[in-house]
Parts: sequence; C-alpha cells; structure tokens
Amino acid sequence: MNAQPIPSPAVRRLSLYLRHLEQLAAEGVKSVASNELAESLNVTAAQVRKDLGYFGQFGRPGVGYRVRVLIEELRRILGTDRTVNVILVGAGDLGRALLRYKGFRRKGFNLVAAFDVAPGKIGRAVGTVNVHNVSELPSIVRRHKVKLAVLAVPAEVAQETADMLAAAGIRGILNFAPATLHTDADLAVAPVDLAAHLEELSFRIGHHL
Amino acid sequence: MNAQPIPSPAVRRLSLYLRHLEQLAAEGVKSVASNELAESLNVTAAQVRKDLGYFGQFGRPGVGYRVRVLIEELRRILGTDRTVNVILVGAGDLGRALLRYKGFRRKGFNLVAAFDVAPGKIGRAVGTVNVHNVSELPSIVRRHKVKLAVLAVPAEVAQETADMLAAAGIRGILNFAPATLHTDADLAVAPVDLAAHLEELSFRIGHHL
DNA sequence: CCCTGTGAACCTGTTCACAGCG
DNA sequence: CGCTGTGAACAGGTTCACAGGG
Repeated sequence: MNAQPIPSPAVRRLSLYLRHLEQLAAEGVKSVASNELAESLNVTAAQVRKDLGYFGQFGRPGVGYRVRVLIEELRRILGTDRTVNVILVGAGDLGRALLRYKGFRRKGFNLVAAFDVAPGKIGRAVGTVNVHNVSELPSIVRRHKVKLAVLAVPAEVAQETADMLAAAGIRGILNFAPATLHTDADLAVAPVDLAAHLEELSFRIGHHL
Repeated sequence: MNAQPIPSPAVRRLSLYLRHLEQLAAEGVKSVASNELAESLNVTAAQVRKDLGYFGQFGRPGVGYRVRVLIEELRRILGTDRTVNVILVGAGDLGRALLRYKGFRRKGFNLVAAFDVAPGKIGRAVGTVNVHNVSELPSIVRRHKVKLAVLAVPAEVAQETADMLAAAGIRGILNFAPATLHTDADLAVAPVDLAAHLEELSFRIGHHL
C-alpha cells in the first residue's frame, strides 16, 4: 500500500531522534514537541515532522510526541526492537576496539562472534566474544541467523571478504575498510572511512569558514 | 574570485577519489579517465568531472587525469599536502584503538598526544603517543599548533569537552561521542555515530530491498 | 575520435505555510 | 490556542548532453 519513497537522509536521522529520545526518557521527560527535538539536534522542526511522517502519525496536535511511544515506534521501524545479532570480521586494532565498544549492545545489537585469519588471534577472547577462524563463519552465521557484519579487515582483502560474507547469507555490512565494495543490490553497505572524515575537517578549516 | 558554492557531498567524495588514485599510483597506473574512476567508486563519470571542476581543471580532453598530478592537487585542496597535527581526547576503548589505527598517519595526519581525566590512564603510552591530563591540553595544542581533535569521550561530557577544545583553539572535531554538539560556526564538527550506521543497515535489510 | 568541462534540465530532499485536530 | 501532518514552493545536487580541445 505504501510505496517507499523514503529519503535515505531521513532514515539516518531516525537514529538521531531515537538517541535523543532515549536521553529524554532517562531524564524523565514524558513528551516533546518537534521544535524542541529539532533544536537539540540542529535540524528544523518541519524536518522532524516530515521524517516521522514517512512512517506514520505518532504525535498529538497541541501536545507533541510521547517520548516512550516514539522510542518504541522508532525501534520497531529500525528493527532494533528485538536483539539483532552481528559478527565482526578482522580482529586487528580497530576490530578489537569495536568488539569492546559498548555502544552497539546498548542499541540492541549483539556481537556473537569475531573472525580472523591470523593464527595468533584465533582462539582468544576479546570483550564478550571469541575470535574464530573464518572457516567457521558460515556455520556460525547460519546458527545464529546473523544478517549484519562489521568489516574491519585490511583494504586489500575487503572485497573478497565481502563476497564471502554475501555467500554466507549476510545482508548488511558496516565497512571500516578503506575500500569501495562492489556488491549485489540485496547486500547493503554502510561505509565508514575514518580518515576521510578527518580530511573533510581539514578541508573545512583550511579554507573559508 | 571564486565564490564557494561547493556542495559538501562533493568535498566528501574528494577523499574517495584520492583514496582510489593512491591505489592506482601504487599499481603503477599513470592516467585515468573519469568513467574508470567512477566505475570503481560507484558514482557517475559526470559526477567525478563536476566535483573536480569545482576546484580547477585537472584533466586533459582525450586522455583523462594524470594520477600523480591529481593526487597532489587533491591533497593540496584537502590540506593534507603537509602533515596535519591532531590530538585525541578520551582514552577509553575506542580512543585507544583510534590511537593505534594506522590509517590516519597514512593519510598525512599526525597524532601528537592523547588526553583523559582518569588517573589510571594518564602517563601511559598508547601507540605512538602518551596520555596526558586534560589540564595540559591547552599548552600542547598551542605548542604544536593543533587545529583538529578526535573526540572519544562519553556522551555525558561531550559538550563540555567540545567547549574546552574550542576555547583551546581547536577548529575541527571528529566526534565519536553519541551526542549532538552545539558549537560556533567557526568550529567544524564531523559526527561519526557507529551505532547509527548499524541501525541504518538494520532498517535497510528489515524492509524492502 | 576520445574525453574533459560545463550550462541546462531534472530530480530529490528541505523548508514553508496552513488546514485541522485535540 | 498549540502543535501536528502535509501539499506546495523552493533549493541544492545530480545527471544529461554537447561544445571544444588534444
């Protein structure tokens, strides 16, 4: 019934709204208006309303949005109303740090296992999970019905690793490798290039502004 | 002479182009056409040409772009043709991993020091730098003329830390804290919300597509 | 003839502004 | 009367398409 002309920037802002709503809930705030939310997040009130409007009608005219209700709706929309299993591939420095990062769990993501090819890393525990040989990846992915993977391998092997993940049934990759992945349309990729963000800042401060 | 109506997505793609060009250079490739570059990076050829066109005329009709030349131009534009000093604040798990991450150095960024408030962390070395008390931050920033900071502190103290950085003369913040920073227009912020990217993937695979 | 550089057309996403509900 | 929900107007970016240079 509903087509899907949802701007992807709007989807990304949903996480932003959710994050702030969770904080408001922790502070005991019961309801919030679009302009308050907007102000805290450096967006416009119309944008908040429009973004939420793509998914339903969650607010009450004259009142605003019920914080608890909106949090639940957003989690449902994002698919994090249930625990989402995730694996991590590449237990180098960055990979091991991500394994210890508590932010994922707080948001409903459960790291079930890590993988690497280096014998020195395999068998060790990092954070709450063990590092396995990549050969075990397909069976573990199947067993835990994992759909998302965090990719933290060197750029040189990023593409082949992504292909392997696709073959194992992974549907989404959070890619920290500084490489562009070429994948089928049914495999979603979110690239995170840490150095690129610093370059952007370097540009912005180096010139005008 | 040139106004500055440069789309910020275009600036972000510059890093992408640079990354691929560096790889081509390593492979010994001398020149490249916009459509080849485009194909490797999942963008259109027109986009590549238009993006580069905002900054000058770097190509040769009938030939393409000289790889070495374009790399130098892009580094100059991004400001990474010289070493750029960076500090890191917050030596938690994520912070320490970023200190060890080699990708920054490879791109011309030099981490000169890390800072924290926890006595247990201060005085230790992580990667190539030492962890200092934040009280030493202003003097170190001044001494090394640091303009960029990586912020990896807990969300609760992100804003106050950002204010402190602004006061110390920092001009750009790479923000890993899951909090929206409110800063003056002359302080650039690049937010990196790791959990948000996973949520986006969760959304994309949970629905259509 | 190949490939760049670029105005013009197009399109996606943002902001405006107001009708309508509580 | 306050605040949402939303069509309509607007703006920013992307793609097209072609003129022009090597």
